[in-house]
Amino acid sequence: MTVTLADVAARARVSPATVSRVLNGNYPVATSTRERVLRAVDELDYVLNGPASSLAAATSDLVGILVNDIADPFFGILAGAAQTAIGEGTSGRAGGEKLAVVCNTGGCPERELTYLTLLQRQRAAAVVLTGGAPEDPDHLTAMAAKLGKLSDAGTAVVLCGRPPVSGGAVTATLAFDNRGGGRRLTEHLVSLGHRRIGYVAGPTERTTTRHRLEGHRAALEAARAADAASGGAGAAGSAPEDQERLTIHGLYDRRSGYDATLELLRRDPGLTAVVAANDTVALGACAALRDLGLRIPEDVSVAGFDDLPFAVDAVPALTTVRLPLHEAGVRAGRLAMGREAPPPGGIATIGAELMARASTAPPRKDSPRTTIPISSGCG
Amino acid sequence: MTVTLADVAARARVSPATVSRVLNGNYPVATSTRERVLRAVDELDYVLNGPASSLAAATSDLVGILVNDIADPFFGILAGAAQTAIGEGTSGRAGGEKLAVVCNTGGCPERELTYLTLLQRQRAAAVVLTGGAPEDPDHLTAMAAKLGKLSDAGTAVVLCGRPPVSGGAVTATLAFDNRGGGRRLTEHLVSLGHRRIGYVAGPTERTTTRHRLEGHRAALEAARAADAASGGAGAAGSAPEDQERLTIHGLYDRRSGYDATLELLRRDPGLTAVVAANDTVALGACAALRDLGLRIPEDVSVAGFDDLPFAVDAVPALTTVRLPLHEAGVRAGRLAMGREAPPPGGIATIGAELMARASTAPPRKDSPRTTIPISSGCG
DNA sequence: CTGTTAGCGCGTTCAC
DNA sequence: GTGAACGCGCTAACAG
Repeated sequence: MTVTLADVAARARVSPATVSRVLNGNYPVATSTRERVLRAVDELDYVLNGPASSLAAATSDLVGILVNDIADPFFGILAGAAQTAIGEGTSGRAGGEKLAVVCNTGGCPERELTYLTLLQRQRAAAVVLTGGAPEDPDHLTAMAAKLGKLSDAGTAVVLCGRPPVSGGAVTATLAFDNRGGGRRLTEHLVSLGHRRIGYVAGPTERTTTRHRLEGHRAALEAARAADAASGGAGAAGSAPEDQERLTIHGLYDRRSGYDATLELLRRDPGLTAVVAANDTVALGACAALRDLGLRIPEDVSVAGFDDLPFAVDAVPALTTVRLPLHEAGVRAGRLAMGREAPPPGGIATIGAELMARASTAPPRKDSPRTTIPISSGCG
Repeated sequence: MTVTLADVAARARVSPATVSRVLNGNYPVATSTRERVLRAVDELDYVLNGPASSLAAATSDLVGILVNDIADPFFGILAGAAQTAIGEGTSGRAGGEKLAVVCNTGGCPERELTYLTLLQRQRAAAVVLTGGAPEDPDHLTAMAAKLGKLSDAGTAVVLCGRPPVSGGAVTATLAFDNRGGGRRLTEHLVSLGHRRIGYVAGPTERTTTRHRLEGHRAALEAARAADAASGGAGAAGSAPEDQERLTIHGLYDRRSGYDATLELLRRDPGLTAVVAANDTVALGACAALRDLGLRIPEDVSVAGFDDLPFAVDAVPALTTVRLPLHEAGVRAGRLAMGREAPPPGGIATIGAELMARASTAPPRKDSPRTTIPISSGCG
């Protein structure tokens, strides 16, 4: 029923080994022989048996790319770039082709491990982990162990947009400078004159969330110190207690931005700016402000993170922090394929660039609001 | 070095066959024996060898989900839903777990076939093809043949958001009513009084593009007929020649919407509405109009398609056509796993619902513009 | 450059 | 309910 390598060999009047060599192209074969074999392959419409060849070779051409949320363009761009970089190795017919494949963990630690096990089971050639990692200690050790085993089994492990793992059994790590980006973003707001700034953070126990928030707080802290030194006016709102009160955690989605912004303004109607964990959340924040009848940036400034394609199309255009997602994805793919040398120390930090746009401006000069308008409702 | 089934068997003092039976859970095994085996598995930290088991069983637990553009939330939502539905079969430890995996074709026919071959090679349990299909005749036959072979090899083939394939060797087809949705959308504009409507279409030779455009044209044609019957005023702009002139093809991205809108207004400064191939393109169209100093919807109405999450956050909120992406993805996943009966005839059409929002309104009553404002520049 | 020979690790008959 | 043997289809040494 199903055509095997032996059938092709018989038709081409060569040995199975020769057919294998032609198909894998990793061994010298006479041109005439190769042509004969390829013709037989076409005539018989032969398709290599992946499992059999993986079994014999003790490695497969599967490459897994793990993402936290496949519906989020942040991961789509990263994964697409990596997948392209991985696929573009050898041209022509499907030989030497890697099967680059993306797995959606939903940010769930268990699913992350499950996928890794599944990939390990398939003897994957490489694994690329993207985006922020859960910070639960147990999960961290479990991950370090799992990555170590993958490494031992010959699977290349690349981290992209994810902080280094302690174990270190990793081929390469491409970390985003989330802390620096977060800091520069809030410094920008501070320099515009903002002091009462609300922060809509991502899920707790996620590295990305923590790092961006830390950058934000560092900038506020610096501003407070500077304000105090220079006479103290306007320092209200950046005291540590306030920072805690003006931070709300939620998912990385628009809903979270919407709800949290409403709540932030309830807690402090005098807020002059809202910083969101990412652009999608920022969009939700904008929607909430509009529904409250507040103008952006005249009444409240808004900023995001990532600089996804839609950020520039927001109205007003969103101030955010640009992460070179495409470039990072490509590099991760090449690293996974061993087509690029790992950075010194195995770790590279990728810069985050402030994109100041129209959604941020100096705060209103007049006295701060003490009440907020009636909501006009929205979901 | 690597732990095998035999090692586990030895440790548990049973035969390899018994271990296999425990792991696959498809055969009666005494409880005490099972526990002993499972303990040995844990102690040895054994991971099944996927290729070996696929080879022996002549089937694998890999399920491929093909998407045209992984960076587009349209596909992200679809794929995420399908992946979840596929994964949630069996709980607990990774046994019976399917490895649902998404492959990014970039809408490129060759890569589509390559991925299918790669999946065929892996003896994938199922394949889900999502979104519009290329319409090149050669590719169509090649696809039909390839899907036929996959089917023959026992791979379930499910189409989701993609029109039925002629060959018919497909487990189930979930088609979106793109034509109906497109028609209702333009009917909405017509009923508001629009007659000079620009259309920013997707890539040519793509089913989705064609169907949405056909719906649009059908609505315009109907309007023209009605106008003619009722006295004829205002029918300008919907004559077939004009329709051709007022249609511009491009990619499904914001850039395309931006550029095409500029060009459309150059061709007909009196345009009162722009319909975009999807929401992302519509966002680009909005940006172009804003940069031209035109107001939405007062000067020009804009509409999209898909109702992606950001559509409601656009300013003004985008009129669009809602496709139940999540539901469709879940259903596709269940169909692929044989966990749901295929619809009668194997084909189900999924409805598309008009979402009339603030980006569309009646056209201005005063005389049509004949020139357009100076562009303020943008990218 | 090409053929021959052994397994790769597991699922699946069969017997018991 | 359990064990023994065989073979899935291919690649990787070796020879030649």
